[in-house]
Amino acid sequence: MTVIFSKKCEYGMQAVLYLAAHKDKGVIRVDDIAETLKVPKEFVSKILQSLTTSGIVSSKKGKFGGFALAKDPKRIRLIDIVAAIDGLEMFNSCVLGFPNCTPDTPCPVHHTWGELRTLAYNMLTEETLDEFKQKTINKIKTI
Amino acid sequence: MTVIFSKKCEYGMQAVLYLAAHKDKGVIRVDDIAETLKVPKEFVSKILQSLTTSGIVSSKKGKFGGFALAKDPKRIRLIDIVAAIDGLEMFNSCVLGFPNCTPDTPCPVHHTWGELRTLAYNMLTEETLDEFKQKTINKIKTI
DNA sequence: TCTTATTAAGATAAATTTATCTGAATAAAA
DNA sequence: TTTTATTCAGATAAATTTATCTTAATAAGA
Repeated sequence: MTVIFSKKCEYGMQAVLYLAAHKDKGVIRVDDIAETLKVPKEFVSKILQSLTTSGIVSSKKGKFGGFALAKDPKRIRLIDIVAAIDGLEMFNSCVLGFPNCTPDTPCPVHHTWGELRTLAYNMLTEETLDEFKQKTINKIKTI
Repeated sequence: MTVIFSKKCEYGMQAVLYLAAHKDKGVIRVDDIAETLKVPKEFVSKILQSLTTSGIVSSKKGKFGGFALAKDPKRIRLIDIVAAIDGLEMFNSCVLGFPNCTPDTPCPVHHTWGELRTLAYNMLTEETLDEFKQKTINKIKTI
């Protein structure tokens, strides 16, 4: 089991944080990303391809090609990657899996889970990739 | 994607809440549980079998057989079902999927996620199945 | 004892997620 | 133009999760 997000989404967030942390270096090869993050190369490549379609990253083919962020890291948030890969459905679903869990027809933990979801949403929304830059660099060193 | 827990775990929690809400009725047939909760019968049966091994539910074979809680619903919490089915690993893992995410080697959202996990843990720990009884009955009516 | 209704158990199948492989397209530079 | 290094795209494979099927074991009651 992944914690909350699919592996695809986890790798996507990691890769995008990596790109933000290495923005100054121009385009980055998938090999570098995959080796540093210790994630499967072809898989992360596929994920970055799809994020290209979403307009979050850009790619350059051919020799000295690679991936880079498609926009200013001050304008990208982790929630954007989640929205593009896993979707935002989890922010509207019951943690116990009950159908139609609403304020009118709540599950036993509806209220608490609602608050938790809001906090999780904020965690992914309040800071930008740029603001995570130094923390990302520090973390990457330890992998 | 499930929200946090596997379908197995979601169904397990739902079924156990159901048993607690119908404690007075003695053993409950899987058919009743599956039909009411609108979950696959054979699947929920398997899950209840495994919870029997964990000592959370008991079963009675043969005609007029079925499942029941193995102990007082005042002594069962949702976390027990999570622990038995999905395990407690998620309360110790990085939400971004980084390896070795600790206070010394934190990911960019380490601190926030830590607080969130604690709240989620509390949500599953503070109340017992017995305390959820009325809320469960209300919810089940609306499925 | 026989019939019936139930869980138990094991096998299998279907669906989804994760990962890999292969060849094409592209672009830089020799 | 050829070589080289890269992403792109599509096919496939492996692993895991979810779901179903089939038969056995059990127990109640006729």
